Formats: sequence, structure tokens, C-alpha cells
Amino acid sequence: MSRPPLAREAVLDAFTRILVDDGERAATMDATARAAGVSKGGLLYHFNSKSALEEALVKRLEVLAQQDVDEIENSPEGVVAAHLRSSQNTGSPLDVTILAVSRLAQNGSDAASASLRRVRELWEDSLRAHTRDETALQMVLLVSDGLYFNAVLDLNALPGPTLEGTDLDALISAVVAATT
Amino acid sequence: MSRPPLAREAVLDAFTRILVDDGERAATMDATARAAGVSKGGLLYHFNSKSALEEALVKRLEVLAQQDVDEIENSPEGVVAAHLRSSQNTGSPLDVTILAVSRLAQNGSDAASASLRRVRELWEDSLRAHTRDETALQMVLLVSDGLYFNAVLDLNALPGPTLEGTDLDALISAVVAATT
DNA sequence: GTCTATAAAAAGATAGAC
DNA sequence: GTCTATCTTTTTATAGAC
Repeated sequence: MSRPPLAREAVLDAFTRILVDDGERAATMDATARAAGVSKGGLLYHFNSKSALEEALVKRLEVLAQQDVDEIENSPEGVVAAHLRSSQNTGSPLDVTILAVSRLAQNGSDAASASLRRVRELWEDSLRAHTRDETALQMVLLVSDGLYFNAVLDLNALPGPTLEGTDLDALISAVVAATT
Repeated sequence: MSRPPLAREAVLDAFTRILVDDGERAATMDATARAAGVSKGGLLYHFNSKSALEEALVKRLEVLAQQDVDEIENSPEGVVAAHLRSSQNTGSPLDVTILAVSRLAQNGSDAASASLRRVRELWEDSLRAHTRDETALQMVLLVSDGLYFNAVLDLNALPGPTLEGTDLDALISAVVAATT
């Protein structure tokens, strides 16, 4: 776990920022290098290819997500409340990294999709012990996803598993009961 | 409202499919033309430019979204339940169009972002009369967003307004009360 | 480690034949 | 209405100097 070179981190930061602010198409190696204050050759010294850049970003996400879960587990407010609160996108390193990786996922990166699924499973496993039942767990996760995605004006959220018919009915009933 | 040419609709369908399946970057005019079974020149007869293609897709979304709201208003199941059920992405024309337009929005298209916001406002206005209060309304919309986005394996949902601090607290309390 | 220069492919768009 | 051919710009990647 030796600290990575500064230029390398700067490139990753710039890549993230462009992905989130302007989208995947704008996040070219040229634009990333310029935003990071290095030349294209300099960038390619640290990342041999575009996919190497993407892989590095995915790796960064995995580390940040695990840290997030660990912090929430120790929150005095309670895991559910802390999780929902943390779903309010505030521009934290984890927030922007999730958004950046989801941009990659939506452009066909299987590694990015898989990573986002793992993050969601981390959350799910963390929340399970603190919710009444599976329906309640799904409701928390759904509201969390909705929150996350709504916390930014023109951004999106992250992938997850589909819901079966019976679960969907139970969920609808619960939400209807709680809201009408 | 005369019926548009078949080739034109085929191009729009192909563009939508590629956007949803492979992302914005893959949705080139070349690939779209090929998938629609026309040449690049043929495509450019119907849509003078890439942005003309995008504008046509946004227009299609507006029409489909209004139809959806009209149907839900007349649902015997009730507006809230029908809305949540309809948020389960089933690959309907509206579903795929929303996803396609959200891909454009995430790549910097202001027109696409604005259109998605309008769709969400349509839903919000439709649901308001059928929910207990503003917190309940937001909860329904959030769960709907979460549902929508989770109904597909590696896709995303749609933009919306941010939540204020007090609203967030009220929401967290409500969800916590309903789920723990 | 970082740079410039350049090659090779793909993108959007135009021109004009049919 | 639909096609092929072509131009221009952008993007990824390589080569090699410093």
C-alpha cells in the first residue's frame, strides 16, 4: 500500500471530474491530460491505455466504498439513518467516484457494472441486520437509490438486482400504507 | 400529426436501442444507420445532424410520457400504486425512451436534461393529489426512481430536483419509522 | 517521468450520382 | 429517398527525444 505518484492521482481526479461534469464522451485522454496538467505522453506513462485508466478508477471505488460502509456501521445515529443521509450526494470522494464509474458502466464497461453491483451488495449486507424484514430492506435501498440520484441535478445512480413480482407487490403495499 | 416515414422511425428506434444497450459512445450515426438498415446518407436525409437525431428522440419522449400519465390517472388500482408499478422497467416504449434520453442527458445534452425534468414534474403533479403530504409524495417519487433504476441490471434513471435539509430529515424519519 | 511528433482509425458531415 | 465517395476533425496509441 505504498502511496501512488502524485501525477497519477491527479490524472485519476481529472478523469473523474470530467466523467461526472461532462460525461463519458468528453472524458478523452486528451481532455483528461489537459485537466490534470500533464501531456498525453505523461498520462500514458502512468496508464498505458484508456482501459487501464478505467480499471484504476474502478479500483479506487472499491476502496472508498468499503471505507464508507465501515464508517456507517459505527454511526451513533443508526445504520439506516446514516445510510440514507450518506446517500444525499454531497460531492464527497465516494460520491463523485460512484457517479464517474456509473458513467463508464453505462457505456458498456462490464468491470464498472460489476463494481457498482458489489458496492450495492456491500450496502445491502450492512443494512440487513438493521431492518425489520426483506421488504423494509428493499424500501430503504430504493429510497437510497432515488435519493442518491436526485441529489444531483442531472446525474444518475447505480445498478442493482431486479425485483420479483411478489416482492414488488409487498413493497407497493408497504409504501402505499405509509404514504396514503 | 401526419404519420412519419417508416425509415425515420426505424432510425429513431435503432438509435434508442443502441443508446440503451451499449451507451452514448456506441450510438454513432454510422452504427445507427447500420442497425436501422439504411446508409449514412439515408439517415442524414431524415436527420441533418446528430443533434437533430437527439432532438427527435427528446420529442418522442415528451409524447410518450404524457400518454403514460393519462393512463395512470385512470387506473382502477389507484394512482400511487399504478405509478409505482409502472416504474418497474419492463422495456415498454416509454421505458427505453427514458433510458435513451437519460444517456444523452448524462453526456451534456441540456435539452435531454430539461425533458427528463419535465417528465418527473408530470409525475409529481399527477401524484400530489393522491399522497398524504409533501414528504409522502417525495417518498413515493424516490422509491419510484429507485425502482425504475433497479429494474434493469446496468442502467440508470432520471434527473430531478434536489432535496432540502429539513425535507431530508423528515423523509429519513418517515422511512426509519416505516422500516425499523 | 515527462515531453513532442506523428501514425491509424473512427467520428460527423458534405457532394453528388441514381 | 437512398446510395457511395470523400473531406475534416478527433481520438487512441506509438516512437523517440530530453
